[in-house]
Amino acid sequence: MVDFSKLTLSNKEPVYVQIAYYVKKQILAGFAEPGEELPSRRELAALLGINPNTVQKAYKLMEDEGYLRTIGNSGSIIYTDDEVLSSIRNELTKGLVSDFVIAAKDINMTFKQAIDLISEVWDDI
Amino acid sequence: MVDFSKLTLSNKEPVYVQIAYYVKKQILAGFAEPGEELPSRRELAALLGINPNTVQKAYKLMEDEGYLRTIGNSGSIIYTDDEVLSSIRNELTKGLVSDFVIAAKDINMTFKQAIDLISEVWDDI
Amino acid sequence: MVDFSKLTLSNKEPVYVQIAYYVKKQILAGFAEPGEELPSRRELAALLGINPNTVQKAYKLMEDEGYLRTIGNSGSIIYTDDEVLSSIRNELTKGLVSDFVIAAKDINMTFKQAIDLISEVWDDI
Amino acid sequence: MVDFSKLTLSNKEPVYVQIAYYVKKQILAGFAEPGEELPSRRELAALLGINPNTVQKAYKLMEDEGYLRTIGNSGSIIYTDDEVLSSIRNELTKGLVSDFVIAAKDINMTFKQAIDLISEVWDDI
DNA sequence: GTGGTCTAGACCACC
DNA sequence: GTGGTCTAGACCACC
Repeated sequence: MVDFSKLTLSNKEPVYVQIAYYVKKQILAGFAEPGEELPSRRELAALLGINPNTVQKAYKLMEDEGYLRTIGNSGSIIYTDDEVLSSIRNELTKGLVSDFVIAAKDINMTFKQAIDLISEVWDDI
Repeated sequence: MVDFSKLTLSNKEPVYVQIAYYVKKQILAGFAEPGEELPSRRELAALLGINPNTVQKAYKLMEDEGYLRTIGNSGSIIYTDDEVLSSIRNELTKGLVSDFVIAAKDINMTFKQAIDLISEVWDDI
Repeated sequence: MVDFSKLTLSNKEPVYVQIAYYVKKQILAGFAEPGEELPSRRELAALLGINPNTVQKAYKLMEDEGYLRTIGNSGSIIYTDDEVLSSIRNELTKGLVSDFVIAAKDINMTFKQAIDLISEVWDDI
Repeated sequence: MVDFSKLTLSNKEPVYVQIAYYVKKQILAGFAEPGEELPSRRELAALLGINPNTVQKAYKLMEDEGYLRTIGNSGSIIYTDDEVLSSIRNELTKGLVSDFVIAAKDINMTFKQAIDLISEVWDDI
């Protein structure tokens, strides 16, 4: 089940993008299964302390991106198939990795240093 | 030379920490060489549009961390030796790497996937 | 040039959909050429007597549908290539035709009657 | 039998015109046979949630157009003969067809395209 | 209750 | 000025 109480919003990125991003991560982490229902727009808005319109924008984005389905007035349902899943995984993964590589090069890390350090901490985290 | 005009301050972290962090990155990237002088407190404060006290706090932090020396009234000078350098490198590096590993595991990436992807984009960035 | 002064809004369909629909028709009719700039959100809102947010929603829809491009803060530009054009043409065309056929069958028109009547009035309109 | 519960009124056209139009369509579709009695003015007004005067206006229009007969206090009866039928068919048909042709030309459809598309979807609808 | 649309008005960064 | 985001609050149809 998607636990929105663990989502803390920053002011660096649009809120509706952060919500969609959070749901994507939850899907990849296996916390959101296909068929699962998200809270209603109003409910989530209350929970996050934001405006229902902003939640609506987030839900619309998720529908456009393909992993949320809204039918009539009966709530919104997580949808995933292999294609959607791999597209989400790809997007998040690519983002993470390039952010890391950019920052690593920024401080003159070498490829070997990067790999060694990741290897070093991987199992401890 | 450290170019502070490229530093944009966020409101997520204490400003003086951001300044120190920026200087550290500049040192590692080779843009700040030992012996180089940073702008005066007032000058930098004006440039960044912040209070001179905040800059003072940043300079103090950098002195405490060992890569800035202030002698009398003659301004503040970048100082690095191998020990300082490796300690900075370690700190920044560790942060980057653990942030990456945490996020990667968050979305169920495997070690192999992480390494392969980094390898894939390393030379393109 | 897209002449929005000829667009009259009804209350049967979402306003932002009507705006996008109007622009699509203008493109197909040859009144909106690629590279042409639409008015700013605020300007069009004033012209149509609606809220800028609604115009924003319309422009977003048009971007999503592929025939509008917004780069930075420099206004929004009509974009068309063969693919976009044929996709718009297809959509509008299919809609028109099926609406007509549904209505025609509703009143028990036969295929022959439909064709004969269309042929009869085609050149007079 | 004319099922008025399927009639939803818009605010784009006079309500009494919409009622008459609906009855005409029902006649052409074969749902309203000659001799069939329409509900009383008051009854239909209640059903549609409108003023009985408006229904009266609609019934008057249908009488004037020739397909409704009211004799004394014994209600209103659908009347059709070949002449009436073909006149209704003509009117509705012409409207549909010219609306379609106008819209089709609006988006630069050619006659051939129109015919081909109608032919294509005719049997599927 | 639900999703969805719209307004009025504020604020942001970018130029 | 520009595009874009967000809130507060209203209203709609559908159930």
